[in-house]
Amino acid sequence: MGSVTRLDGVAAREQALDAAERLFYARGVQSVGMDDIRGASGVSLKRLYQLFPAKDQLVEAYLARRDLVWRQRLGERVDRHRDAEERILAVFDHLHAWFGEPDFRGCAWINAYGELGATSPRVAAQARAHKLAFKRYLAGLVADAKLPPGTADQLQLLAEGAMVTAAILETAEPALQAREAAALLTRAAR
Amino acid sequence: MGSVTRLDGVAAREQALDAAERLFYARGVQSVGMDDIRGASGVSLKRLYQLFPAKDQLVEAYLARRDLVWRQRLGERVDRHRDAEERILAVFDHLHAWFGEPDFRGCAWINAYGELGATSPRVAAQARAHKLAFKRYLAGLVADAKLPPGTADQLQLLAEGAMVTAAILETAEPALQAREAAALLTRAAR
DNA sequence: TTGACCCGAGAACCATCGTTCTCTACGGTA
DNA sequence: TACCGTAGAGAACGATGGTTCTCGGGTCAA
Repeated sequence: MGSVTRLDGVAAREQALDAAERLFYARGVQSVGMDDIRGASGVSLKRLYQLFPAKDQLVEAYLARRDLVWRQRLGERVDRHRDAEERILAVFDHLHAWFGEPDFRGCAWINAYGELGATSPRVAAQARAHKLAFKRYLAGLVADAKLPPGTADQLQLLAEGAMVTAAILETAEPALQAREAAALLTRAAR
Repeated sequence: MGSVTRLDGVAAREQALDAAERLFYARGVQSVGMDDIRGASGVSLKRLYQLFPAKDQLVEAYLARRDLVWRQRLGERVDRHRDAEERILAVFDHLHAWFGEPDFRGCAWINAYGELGATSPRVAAQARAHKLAFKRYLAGLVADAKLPPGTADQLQLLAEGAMVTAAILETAEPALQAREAAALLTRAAR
């Protein structure tokens, strides 16, 4: 029946996105071919192109799904704390844990923007949307802590800077430096 | 009796690098072909491959030369000031001016790293070298201002964060936010 | 002048890759 | 059983791009 096919379609879509995320994040978008995705996911090329009419759209879907997961994980880490100030610092603890993961290769959206931002409006839009969502989330934490709104922007700069520096220098330390700076900034703004 | 079209090796190299810088920075490395470089520079393919045996090495040379120019420009801006504190803030004024340039497309090394860091050791090494040189420069400014050494790392995070945020959100504002944060941090660390 | 040499223009070569097509097999259905 | 729609494997196609080669013309030393 239609329901069976549809379930298969959903499962195939998830498998395809799993493989896309693993490969795109590890090697970059342009050095991964659709055939690599097929090999890693077990989803046939025909099915892949039914689900995502062009590679562009697979990339878009990869970034969109990763955005949801990334922000959810961040939220879970922050929600372990009740104190508004601690919740802000937990963002940087989360970064530190992330940077230490063995397959950490920087921020997927910064990387994708560097690779395709100039040529793919879809990718540029995903990067913008993700960073704006992150900014909104920080703004909420900052408002809860009754700090001036501009502090959220400053915290975001620290976080973004930590991501790129950790990736390029291959060390998790920037998360700790950013956390220290965030503590000073929130204290200074109070 | 040099005809206009014939160039010595040094001039050809400069022209090739000029074109490479313009195109690679604007469109990304992988979407620019060697033939594009030839068309934009007027340097024949044969000559290009004599000067740079592979595209990889042209990319490396592009990043290496840009590193020198970028840091020299930054230094010139900073050297307009004598007060140690002002010299630190001038870094962020420089970023603001840079972000406002019409062809600004983010940090060339962050972009190149996102695009090729996973597959090209040469590019990864260039990005690392550039960021370490920037870090050393900031450390010098911080030492001159008699601030604790860790402040330099924090300032770098602000600067890197401003670069990626300005690129993705297409606004120069992050430079001002970073400057404000830098002022607070240096004051707090004193 | 001549002939060895070098250069640029562009074709050629070869691999890769996004995308589509063909062909065969199979599962459900009357 | 006979039919039909669909799926998957993989070939095919067309474009692109890195790299090399050919060719014709100009340059320079002797």
